[in-house]
Amino acid sequence: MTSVRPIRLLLADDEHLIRGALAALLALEDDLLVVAEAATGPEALAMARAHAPDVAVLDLQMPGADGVKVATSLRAELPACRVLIVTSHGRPGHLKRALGAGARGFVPKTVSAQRLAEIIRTVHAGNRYVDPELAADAIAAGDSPLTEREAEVLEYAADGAPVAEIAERAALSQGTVRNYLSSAASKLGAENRHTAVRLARERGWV
Amino acid sequence: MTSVRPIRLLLADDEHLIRGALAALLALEDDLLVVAEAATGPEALAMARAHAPDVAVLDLQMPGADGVKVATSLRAELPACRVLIVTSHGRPGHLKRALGAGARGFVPKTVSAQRLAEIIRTVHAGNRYVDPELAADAIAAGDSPLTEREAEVLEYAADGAPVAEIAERAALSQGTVRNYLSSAASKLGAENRHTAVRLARERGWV
DNA sequence: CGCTGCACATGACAAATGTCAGAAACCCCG
DNA sequence: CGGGGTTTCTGACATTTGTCATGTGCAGCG
Repeated sequence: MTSVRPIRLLLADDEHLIRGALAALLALEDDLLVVAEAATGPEALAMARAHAPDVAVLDLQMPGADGVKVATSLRAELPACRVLIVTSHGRPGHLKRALGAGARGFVPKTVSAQRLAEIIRTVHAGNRYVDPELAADAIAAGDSPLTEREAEVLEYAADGAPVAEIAERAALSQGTVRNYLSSAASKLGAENRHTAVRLARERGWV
Repeated sequence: MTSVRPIRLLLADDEHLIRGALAALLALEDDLLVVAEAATGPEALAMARAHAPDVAVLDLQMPGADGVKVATSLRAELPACRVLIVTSHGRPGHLKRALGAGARGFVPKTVSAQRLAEIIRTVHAGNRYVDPELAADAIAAGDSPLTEREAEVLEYAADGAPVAEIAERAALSQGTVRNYLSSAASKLGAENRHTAVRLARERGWV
């Protein structure tokens, strides 16, 4: 008997083209078997419950719930399922959040399919794998200097909402909100809250 | 002789994983031949010059120069080369710009590889193809209601710069700048200039 | 020509935002 | 326990931003 039980995979990515192509390429590897595909966060969760894959390969950006949220849920529901996050444009902070959510691997889409297959095996074996370049970025960017409240308020401010609305949603006084925004902006070296939001986004801190 | 001259393709996408997977899938089609790949805009241009492909499949978002810019250059240098733009998240305005730049096709990455192959053939035959859903979005979004100056000022405001800086860069008084921002915001139905910038971005008007 | 509509431009005023000094609550460590 | 530091929170003040009334010039039209 040369046949070994293959590694069962769940593939989640909102771009059908990529997902399909990926499935085809990974299928070329003898020891990998794609058992389920999903296009959204909730769908990925449902598929995972139904098929209990060995490894879930999740895109970071998906409609419904992003890869990190899915990873968190999977951690609770299917502890045996290893999570590997794949992303187009890696923001340093996302890496940290992903690892915090129990992801075992984090790679950019710039790797080759061959390499991805190897990484899937690595993760399945119980080891971790983080793309070296992303790791370097994450270390360079460091930890978020923002306090919990600062981050919360920045999040509310993200879509350009006026302070009054932020204050209401965060149950704070307007003055306090302005204060948090101000200190967040100065910590990030931004002139105003809007550039602060942009910077925090880039570093993955919101 | 059953062999027909295949359609020669150039594939340009900054994500190696996707590009490689795509190349593999398209290679399965008898009549398609990937003759060159590129990861950046300039690289795509160089490759096109070197290999003179029949169809160039370009990602919209690439480092260096985006798909539309590449399309413009190709139009001038290699008029025989049909351009097909592929994008992850289609903004209505981009479609218009792409067609204006001479692109013959515009599709989201949510199509299947099979479908993409058909579309490549369609485009190669000299016809145009635009994804119906994106077309509907573009029609719904309509033309930009912004005047030249309004768009210019919004562009400067895009990265959160204060009005004073925008005024200097646009060689206008601060009052005038605020005026344009204000009218642009009201045209877009936004509360303030920052959400206006976001909306204009989403519709591809900046 | 005179009128209308529109893009472009400005400054004055009102509203929203950013900055500051400081107070209460909390945590950590000696 | 007590003191040093940090987070959370507030109001007062200065600055920035948004709104409005208004003016100019230009293109199309009766």
